[in-house]
Amino acid sequence: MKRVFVRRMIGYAAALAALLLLLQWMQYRLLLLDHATEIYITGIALLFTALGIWLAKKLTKARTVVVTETVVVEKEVPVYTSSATFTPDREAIGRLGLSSRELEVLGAIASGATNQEIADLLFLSLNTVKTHTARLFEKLDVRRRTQAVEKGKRLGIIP
Amino acid sequence: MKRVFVRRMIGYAAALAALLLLLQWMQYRLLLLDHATEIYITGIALLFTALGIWLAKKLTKARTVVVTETVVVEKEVPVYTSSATFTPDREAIGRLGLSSRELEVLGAIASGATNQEIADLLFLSLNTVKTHTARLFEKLDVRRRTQAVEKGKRLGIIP
DNA sequence: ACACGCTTCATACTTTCGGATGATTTACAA
DNA sequence: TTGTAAATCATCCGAAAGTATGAAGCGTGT
Repeated sequence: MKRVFVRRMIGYAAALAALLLLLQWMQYRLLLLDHATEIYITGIALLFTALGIWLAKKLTKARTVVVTETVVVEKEVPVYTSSATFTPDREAIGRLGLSSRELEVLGAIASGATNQEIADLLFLSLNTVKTHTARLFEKLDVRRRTQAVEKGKRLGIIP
Repeated sequence: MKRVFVRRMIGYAAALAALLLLLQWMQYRLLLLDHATEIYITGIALLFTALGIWLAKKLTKARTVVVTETVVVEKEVPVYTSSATFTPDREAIGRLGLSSRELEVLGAIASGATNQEIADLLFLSLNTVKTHTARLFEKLDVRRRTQAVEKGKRLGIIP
C-alpha cells in the first residue's frame, strides 16, 4: 500500500520536473525571438491547464473507493423478564448508601419529571428536591440527571 | 439538458475571457519591471493549474451518477432485544420521522452528555445541537431531555 | 444526653437547557 | 426550474438545573 503511494508520488514529481525542463527550454528558445512572448504565455497557459485537469482526474480517481459492507446479525431470544417484575438491586443501593427519599427522587427523575414536578409529587419544596438530587448525584458520582438515570439503570437500581 | 449545458459553457467562456484580460493587465504591469518574468510565469502556471483542476472538477461533477441500492433484510423474532444486540425499531423511527442526526443526538443525550459535549463529540456548534434537540423533542412530543430518553427507550429507538 | 444520619428548607449564584425565529447551504424530487 | 427537507449556525431570552453553604427538626442507637 505505502510503496505504491510512494512510487506514484515519485512519478508525479518526475513528470513535474520534465515539465519544468520543457518550460526552461521554451523560455530559452523563444526569448531569442521578438514578439514571441504571447505565444509563450499561451503555451504555458494551455500546458498548465492540462496539468490541472490531469491532476484533478488523478486525485479524484484515486479517491474513488467502493465499500461493500456485510453485516451479519445473530439474535437470541432469551426468556424475558418484563419490567413489571423488576426488583431493585438492594446490594448496590446499600453499597452506595442511597436513602429512600433519594431513591424516590431518582425514580421521578428517570420518568422525566422536573424538580418542581417532583416537589409537587412528593409534597416537598423545590429546594429540598434540589438537595436530594445533589446528594444523589454525589453518591452516584455523576453531575447531571441524565447521567444519574443512565447509571441507575446500569446498576439495576431503577428499571 | 442541452440548454443548461450551453449556458454553463457560456459561463466558462466568460470566466476565461476575464482571465485573459487579467493576464493582459499583468503582462502590461509586470513587464515594466526587471526580472519579473519568472514571477509572472509562475503566476500564470499556478493560475492555469488551478483553472484546470476547477474545470476538471466541474466537468466530472456534472457527470456524477447516483446509484441507489435497495437492500431487503429479513429479521428474526426481535421479541426481546438485550443491550448487547440492540437493534433500533426502524418502524418507530420512520413513523416519527427522526433524522439520522437527531438519532445520534438522542443517543448522546441518553448517555448523559451535555449539549456542549455533544457538540464536541459530533463536531458541531452548540447552536446546531440545540436545534437538533429541539426538533427531536418536537417529534417525540416531549419537553425535556430526560423525557426524550424515557420515551426513546420505551419506543425501542435507543437501548 | 448526645452523636449521627435523614429529612427538610433557605439564599445566592452559575451553568445548562429549551423556545422562538431566521439565515444559509446542499441534496433531491416534482 | 421550483420546491422541500435536512443540516448547519446564529441571537435573544427565560426556565430549569446544579453548586455552595447554612440551619433546624426528628428518630435511633449508645
